[in-house]
Amino acid sequence: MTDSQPNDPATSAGNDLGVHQAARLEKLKKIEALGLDPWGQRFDNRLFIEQVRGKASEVQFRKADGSSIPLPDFDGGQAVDYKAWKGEQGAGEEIGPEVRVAGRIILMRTAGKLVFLNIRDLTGDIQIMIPKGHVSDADFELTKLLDFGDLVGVDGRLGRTNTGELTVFAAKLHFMTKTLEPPPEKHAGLQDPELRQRMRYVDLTYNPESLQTFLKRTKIIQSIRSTLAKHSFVEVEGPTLHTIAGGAAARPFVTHHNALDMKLFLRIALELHLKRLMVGGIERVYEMGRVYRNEGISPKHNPEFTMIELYWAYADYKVMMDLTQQIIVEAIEATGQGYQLMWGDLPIDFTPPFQRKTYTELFEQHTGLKIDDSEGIAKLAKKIGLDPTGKHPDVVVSEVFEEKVEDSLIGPIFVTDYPASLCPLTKRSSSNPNIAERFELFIHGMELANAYTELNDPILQESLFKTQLDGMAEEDSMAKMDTDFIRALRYGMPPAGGLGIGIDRLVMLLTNSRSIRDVILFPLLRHE
RNA sequence: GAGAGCGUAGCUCAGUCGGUAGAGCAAAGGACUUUUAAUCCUUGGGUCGAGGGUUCGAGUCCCUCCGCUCUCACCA
Repeated sequence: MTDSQPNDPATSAGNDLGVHQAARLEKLKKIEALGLDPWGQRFDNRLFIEQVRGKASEVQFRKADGSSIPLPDFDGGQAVDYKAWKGEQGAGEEIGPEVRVAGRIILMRTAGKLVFLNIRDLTGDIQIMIPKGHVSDADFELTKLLDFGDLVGVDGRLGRTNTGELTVFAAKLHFMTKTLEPPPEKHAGLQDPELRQRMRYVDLTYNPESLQTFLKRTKIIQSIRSTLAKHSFVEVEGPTLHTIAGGAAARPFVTHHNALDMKLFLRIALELHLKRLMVGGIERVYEMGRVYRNEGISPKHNPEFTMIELYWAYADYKVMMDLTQQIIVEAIEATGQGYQLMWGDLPIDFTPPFQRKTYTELFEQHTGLKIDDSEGIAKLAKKIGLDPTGKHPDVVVSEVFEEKVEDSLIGPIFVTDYPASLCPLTKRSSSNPNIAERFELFIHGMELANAYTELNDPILQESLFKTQLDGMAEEDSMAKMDTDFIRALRYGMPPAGGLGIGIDRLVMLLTNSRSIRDVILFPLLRHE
């Protein structure tokens, strides 16, 4: 491997990948032989390709009399005959700014003693033309050692080729990084969903829509933070290792601290620590972060996912509703999209205000039954394949609601005012004790946000905790009574509205991604 | 966890009724000074996911296992 064999690497390699790798290693050695560093160096003052494209108007035609005229609009997408246009202008030459760019070679063509590269950076693609004679002989030698995927830097003049394509006419090449693996197919990119997730680095480079999705995700998250900053929210970081996995009904991941010989759980929710901070006087508090639930995997579920929870002192669930709408609307604006989005083939209209309907209203509208008609509801439950026997009538209502109503909610729609018995940990409406001050936001059957007027009565909270734990089977009851949380409430948590939003699902909706795995950079996969 | 589907060259994909493994891109060699997925000529590249079985003969049929995708369940 170290001494260079006289025979062709193609014949000495055992398989095709070996051939690709051997060819690239061979070129790497030749680059070193030219006295160049195949792994590149610091490269100051380069422009992003987007910035270079912004200089397109500086490319002009200077006539013989010294006056400069702008070029016709070449960027309509169609190739044009720039050569003919130049011919009509008479004597003169094209002028353009000197630029420095760097990026990955995604396309490469040679036409005799001309080499065309298309390079890509974070912001876009641009064509590079390298004519023999315009660069040093060593640089032109180097073009023969370039492979798809290599990183190069270029100094050159911005101009246009005969077809009007904006192009950097290279004066100097700077080799940046050799790639030792071949890129995916150059038209189709990387298609295999498993490979796209496992090798996200390849996916991001060669599937621009994948990169755009993740860049949008970042913009959405930045937008949420900025919306909350407008309302004077304080962002905090709670612990991810919990001694008691509380705040939601989900199975936690279990881990262990060696030095303390202590069983620990990865957090399943952010709620209980944020509420402690409310007691501590951080009146508007939120955390956006990862939670871990030891549950199944589906297009809507990943074992670790990102959620935001926030608590607003002296507010209630109605304030949360306004805030939820503002967060989503501003996030859409931040992605540069209009309010009319597509979700697969289905449209979603995010034009505010979002619909608001009560749970009871929706239930009666979709089932044609009164919500207190237990017998009728039990009959309907049986008809749609549910088993209502022995269940509390409110539980049957909830199951029927999930079956008959939720999936048909196109939304965005706020479902408000849940039956109190379904949400024991929520504050009751002061005007009607059978109603819990809660809403959920649904979009195309997907639950996107969940909010409450929070219960801050420690005595009631404790007794409800106990009731809830009593009702749980042993293996489901991973959680224990969080006595410290109750103690915190006893020190006084202000009345407050609380809100949780599934960030991954929001990103799915705003990027038209049908799977959560398309909006999580590195979703959980089995061992390769 | 249950059911269905898929796995063929580095990548994207064909592969008929069970009869010697195919294409495009990529790679190697060559031609070309304005190409746009450049084009043209030549060449090499396969443990058909793994293992077992049926058969004269298996990419193809059967079984087991591994991985992925979809649907359902748990869940957000």
